[in-house]
Amino acid sequence: MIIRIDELSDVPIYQQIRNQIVMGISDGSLSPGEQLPTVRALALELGINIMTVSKAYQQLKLEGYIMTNRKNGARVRIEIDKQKGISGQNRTGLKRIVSEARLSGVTKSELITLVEELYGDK
Amino acid sequence: MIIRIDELSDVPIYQQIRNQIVMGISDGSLSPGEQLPTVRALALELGINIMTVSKAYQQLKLEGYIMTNRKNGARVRIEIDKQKGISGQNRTGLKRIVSEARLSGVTKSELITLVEELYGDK
Amino acid sequence: MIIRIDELSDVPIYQQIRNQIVMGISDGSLSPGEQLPTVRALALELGINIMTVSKAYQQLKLEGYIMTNRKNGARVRIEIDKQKGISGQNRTGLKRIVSEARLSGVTKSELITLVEELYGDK
Amino acid sequence: MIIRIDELSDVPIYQQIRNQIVMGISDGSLSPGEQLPTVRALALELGINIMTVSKAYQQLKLEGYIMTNRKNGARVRIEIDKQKGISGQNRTGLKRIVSEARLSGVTKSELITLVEELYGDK
DNA sequence: GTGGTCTAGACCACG
DNA sequence: GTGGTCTAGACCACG
Repeated sequence: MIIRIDELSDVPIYQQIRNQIVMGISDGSLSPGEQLPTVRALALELGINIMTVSKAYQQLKLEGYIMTNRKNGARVRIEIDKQKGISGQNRTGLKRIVSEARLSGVTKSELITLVEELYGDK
Repeated sequence: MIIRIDELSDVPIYQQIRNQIVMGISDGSLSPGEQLPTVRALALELGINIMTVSKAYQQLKLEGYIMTNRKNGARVRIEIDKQKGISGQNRTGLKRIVSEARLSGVTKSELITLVEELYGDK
Repeated sequence: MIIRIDELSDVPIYQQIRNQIVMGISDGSLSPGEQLPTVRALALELGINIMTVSKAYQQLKLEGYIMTNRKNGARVRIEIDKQKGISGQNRTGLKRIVSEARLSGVTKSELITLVEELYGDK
Repeated sequence: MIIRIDELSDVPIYQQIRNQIVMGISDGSLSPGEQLPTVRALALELGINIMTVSKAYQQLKLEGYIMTNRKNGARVRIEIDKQKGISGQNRTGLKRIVSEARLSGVTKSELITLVEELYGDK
């Protein structure tokens, strides 16, 4: 799985890493139990500070997406809690995006098609 | 139309104002041509600085959602450009939210129902 | 000659009037000696304050484009001073516009063609 | 690259900074990828407030001329979008300047020579 | 150290 | 009265 930093983005780098790993887990690029690169290796690969990668991993651990231990480094969690439903923040974010898309001339069916594509087959 | 600031949010206050006005325009709480509160009135009402409201209005103006005018204050633009389509940023944000919702156990049909609700009837 | 106010513009209304009259004189829509509408009539026609039109006329008079007297109202000046050359402000403004056009991919010959068009036949 | 503020100008300070940086990029005084002074350094150098410089940088960022970054400060963007063409506002501004130049006795060929000079060699 | 946000207070031109 | 600009000073997250 390849992580790309968009240096033009306002999204902090550690968030970009966190987001791409979450998306990787969701779309299957990262399998349950799969080993993630070490903090050091990923920082080197991306040419960024170790602290930045570490912050991303800490957040992923807190959110229950990955688990870490000294022996094996970081791995994708086997059992991700599927009972949480959509978070309040994401609901608000979704509402904003839907509103803006609507005002930009995107029709309801176009938007739904896009969501279906992004969701994937399962 | 009532604007509420979430002081605990990471989203800057001026962005929260901007977002709520955009959502208000999209869902019809704010009609084309409708007068917005003056920067001073809104700042007083929300207990925040004039500059903060002003920054929100300036962004809305730049984005083409409102027009400002020394005589009339700020008003919702009559003709909002409907040809823009979904922005790259919003597409990326949507992808992230869909991924997270999916990992949180939201089914595809639940998500589509939510998007339909948020989009509204038209 | 028809004057149109762009209420979306940041250019003050009195400046918009002043600019359109200058452009009208330059392109021949307004002839030397031609009578301009009275301040009152133009304000009524445009639905704006009398003071605003008055300010435009005062500036035009100061700049030597029109002359006013109580009997005849305002007229385009017969002899406009053709020895002034381009003003410092306009030179700076032109430099900015040329720079931006260049960075926006407008070629030198496209820009010159545009200037020739705007200048007209004479 | 040296930035000079004209305190007598009607153009807001933040716009003057923005304009001079755009012109610097266009004429090659600022190269793609080049580091700009930090907001603090430029504010100190010009004897103005940090917020004023910050506003200029934010506008340049929004317009796609520069990118900002907590690590590296602000830099000239490597790839500036060359597909935009001349903006409506600049077209209007150019028309006004051409009209005024014409009325001030500047001939068509003089004006074109000036535009060619301002555009530069490429 | 960097840009980003926010405040309190002030002054300005436009209309 | 309105939005727009500017200041001095402060705090913050990112890295």
